[in-house]
This record gives sequence, C-alpha cells and structure tokens, in this order.
Amino acid sequence: MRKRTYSCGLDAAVDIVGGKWKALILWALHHEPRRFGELKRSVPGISEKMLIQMLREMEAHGLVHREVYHQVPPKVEYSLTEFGQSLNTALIPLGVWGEENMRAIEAIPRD
Amino acid sequence: MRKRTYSCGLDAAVDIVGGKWKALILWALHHEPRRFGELKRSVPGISEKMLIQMLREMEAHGLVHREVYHQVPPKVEYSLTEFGQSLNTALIPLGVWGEENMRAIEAIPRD
DNA sequence: CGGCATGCTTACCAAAAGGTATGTACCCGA
DNA sequence: TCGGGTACATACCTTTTGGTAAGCATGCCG
Repeated sequence: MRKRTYSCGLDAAVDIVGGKWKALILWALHHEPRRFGELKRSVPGISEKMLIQMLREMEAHGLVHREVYHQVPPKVEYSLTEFGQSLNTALIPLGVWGEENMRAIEAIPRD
Repeated sequence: MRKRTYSCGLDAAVDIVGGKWKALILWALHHEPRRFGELKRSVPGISEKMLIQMLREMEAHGLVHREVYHQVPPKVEYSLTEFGQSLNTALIPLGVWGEENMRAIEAIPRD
C-alpha cells in the first residue's frame, strides 16, 4: 500500500496482493478457517514473522478476519472475509495458469 | 525467480508476475505491440531503468518478444508472446476485481 | 518444579527492489 | 556546431522485504 491513485484495476489489485506471500495465505484460507500453526504448516517456507506481518496487514485491509479463543493453550482462527473471498476468486485463473505452466516456469534458467 | 519448486500454481504465477511493474507492462501490451517510449508513457510512474529491467526479464522468461528495427532514430517494438498472452488472460479477473474495488482499496488507511 | 505447546513479539541483519542522476551512441535538421 | 529524439547503460543510494534467533505469557501435565 503505497499509492493513493491507481492507473488501472490491475494496478490496485497488485498493490493489495503484492509481495511473495499474501496470495498463498489467501489460497490456504480458501476452503476453511485456519489456525496460526496450521497456516504456517500449509504455506511452506514462510517464517512466523512474515506470516504474522502479512496476516496483520490483510486484517487491516479487510481481507481476513481474526477470531481469538480465550483458551489454554491459546487458539486463534483466521478466515476470509467477503472481500477476501472475492479477491481469492479473482486469483483462481492465475493459479490455474501457474499450474498449467509450472513445468515451463521451473525450466526458466535463473541466472 | 528464486525457487525451483512451487507449492502450487499460484506460487509459480506470483513468482513470474512478481513485483510492482510486470503486470502493468503486460497489460499495456495487451492490445498491440508498443515501442519503448510508448510503454514508458503508458505505464505512469515507471522509471526507464525499471522498464528496461522488467522488459529484459520478461523477454528472458519468454513473455515478451523484442523486435529491433535498424533505423534512425532507432525503433524497438515489444509484443506479447503466446505465453505472455496466456498470462495476461489469467490476469483479467484480477484487473476486473481491482476496478470493482478500487474505491475500497483507495480508502484503506496506509499505516 | 520443569518442560511443552501455542501464538505471538522483538531486535538485528542481509538481500532485493526500486529510484535518481548522469552518460552513451546514433543521426537529423537548424 | 548544437540541440533533440530514440533506446538504452551505469553508478550510487534508499526503501522495502525477508530471514534468524531469541524471548514472553499462559497453564497443563508429569
């Protein structure tokens, strides 16, 4: 989130979904609400710091909902809001594209 | 481009389209091939350095085609490959989402 | 009492992304 | 000879992003 005006819708969407992790977290929440630890396990490679940071931003952006259960040990559940759902839906074709072309993408030489 | 394996298609797609500019450049090339200067004008805010850097990467990734015309003054045209077209198509819903929600996105307080 | 589990939080650091400014090479027309 | 237009390249710097490691609060279980 850095701009106040966008040149087009894609510009705005990229700004929201930007970074390496948010799309993956959204994806992981697609089917059901998840706890912190579950999310960490279902987004391989993410650090706790990044996960929290992204969750907090996404909460502030109205994409996810955070529900705290006052238990011991503590339990916190994250779920998609309507807004988050709609973004997730818009990401589906991109996910499909990625799956269809994963071989080609993996074959790209990285310097 | 940093990984060799992806946890899902979205992961791979985000890796390719990553950053602030590539999606916008792809978008700008959607309808017709464009020259360097035209692109610069149609992606507001981008610096020449970033534009070249992104174009080079996208060429290396097989998303765009670069055609040099040996003229004076020089002319270089960039166009989408089939691969680039397919990615662009997958980005359409995201662009639509961004347009529909642009007001909401702009209203998000930053920090 | 001590260890474990959960869900964070903090400090510190490295790498990548991005921006500004300037320079290059070419030829043309004034 | 000078400036302008095209398409870059390069150096330098700042900001953003991401990673590691450690610590904290809580209460249960043995």
